[in-house]
Amino acid sequence: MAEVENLQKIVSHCKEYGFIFPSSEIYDNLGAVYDYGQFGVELKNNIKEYWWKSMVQMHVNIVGLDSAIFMHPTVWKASGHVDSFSDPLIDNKDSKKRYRADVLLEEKIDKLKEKGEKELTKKNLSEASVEEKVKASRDYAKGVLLETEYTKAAETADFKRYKELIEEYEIACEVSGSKNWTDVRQFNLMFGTKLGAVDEDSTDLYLRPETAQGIFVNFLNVQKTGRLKIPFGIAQIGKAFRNEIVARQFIFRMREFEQMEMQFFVRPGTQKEWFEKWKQTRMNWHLALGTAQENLRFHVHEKLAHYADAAEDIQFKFPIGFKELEGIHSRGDFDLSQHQKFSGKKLQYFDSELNENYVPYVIETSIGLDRMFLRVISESLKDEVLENGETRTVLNLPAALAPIKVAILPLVKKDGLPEKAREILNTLKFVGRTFYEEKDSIGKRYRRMDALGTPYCITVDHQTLEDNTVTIRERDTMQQDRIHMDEVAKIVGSKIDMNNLLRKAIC
RNA sequence: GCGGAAGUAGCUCAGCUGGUAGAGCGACAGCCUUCCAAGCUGUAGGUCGCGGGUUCGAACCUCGUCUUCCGCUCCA
Repeated sequence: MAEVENLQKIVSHCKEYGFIFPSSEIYDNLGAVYDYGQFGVELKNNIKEYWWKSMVQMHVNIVGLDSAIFMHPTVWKASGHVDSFSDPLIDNKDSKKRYRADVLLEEKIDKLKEKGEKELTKKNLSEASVEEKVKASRDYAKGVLLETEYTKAAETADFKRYKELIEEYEIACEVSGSKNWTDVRQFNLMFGTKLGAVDEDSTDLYLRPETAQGIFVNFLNVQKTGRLKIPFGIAQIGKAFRNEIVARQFIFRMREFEQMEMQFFVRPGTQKEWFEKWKQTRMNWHLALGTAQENLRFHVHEKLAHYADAAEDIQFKFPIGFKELEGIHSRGDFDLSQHQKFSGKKLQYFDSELNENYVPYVIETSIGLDRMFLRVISESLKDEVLENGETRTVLNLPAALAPIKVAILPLVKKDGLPEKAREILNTLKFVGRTFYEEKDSIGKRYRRMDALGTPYCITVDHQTLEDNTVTIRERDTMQQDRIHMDEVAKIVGSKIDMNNLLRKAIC
């Protein structure tokens, strides 16, 4: 069994079989944006259902939410996105290396000061006041001057001045040694838009770069109206937007993407054990799909984000290598505290056991739905060599996730077989998404269904007209059985039941 | 954003030193009536990514632009 490892094959398969199309394709595509086709949307919805049921339905203390994409602009100041989600970048024209202009300047300041300090130590002035140091060391003086200038420029985000400073202080590229720089450009990773009809009166808004903040700002609404007691969680599935400088690798990194996030609120001090618990719970969820353990791993963040006190990723072995699929973060009380500060509203929980008020700590599980989709496709798509030497392309999706659950195929399109097949089809509509096809040879239709990941095909032949039995053909084994048509719903129904996955995930 | 490569039918691609496009598969209709991509007949589908330039004439040469892939960069 040869695994299809090439991402390109996955892209082609997704397009050819109606899973994913490039956005606005007839206009030459919109970069890094993709549309889900007729079968893609079914698979995606099934993944959502699997997540939602395992998180919300299976946990009495977790509730759902669907917050708006637009949020008050101050939300993003409080969350830290306005400040840390935009970088002033500068390129060296000779080496083509890109640097963060602020980092270059800060490093220069440190270098100058360090050099100065060495000189001062020789002169026994290391304990002297700044003023004396400035007088005694030229390098130190330059460092202090640059620091002052840089701080001033940073306050007004004056990027022109950044470049001037880089030139004045002769900062060179580490690689090329050249001082041939482009202008400083600001890359804001948040998409901006306007609210209001008239430009002058309009408010600047951002499209949310993550769904989490919608949960945090609704923390009290949900907690109070749901009369929820800590520990409890709020889960949400929704779109998020990031203006990635380089967005590539198919649906792995898109500008518009969908997240499935859950924020779990806990008593401060208990975050470590909840972090561990959610790590395991989430890993089980992934393993329940039948993925080999060696294709999944935890990855510890070396550099923690500004809010986190612990962070690990669940990585999956994509065709492009081990990459982040889901993040599990211990966010402390950072978000709620920030919103408390910026909104002036108390975002606290009264713990009747401890008889005290506190800002809860948060454990976040955040998974990219599109990445999950890519993962499911990439581990399911196979070029299988059959006993007779032929190959077939098969998408052996977990049955509960398959876009089409069962196909009804009359062996030939005459002698009343189509009519009989449609009659059976109508009864199966209540079981799951069905598919009907009477064109082409039966073998060809089986293969087509294999490529779509349909777990069962039901074939209606002449014998069906006599005794109401049909052939049921299973996707993975290609095994065929003759059963009574009334049994089909039961057999298919039990195989495609989402509970099969949920039972494995919750253990 | 930089460097490299590529863009021709739904897909995979061919198209020579410039003479306005082909194959295989696929799709659609019909015949055959058939349990693992069978066969036969017919049909549709391309201003060769887009826009300039050179030329009597451009899919081919040239410039620009867009998109995709690889590498760098970036990555809460």
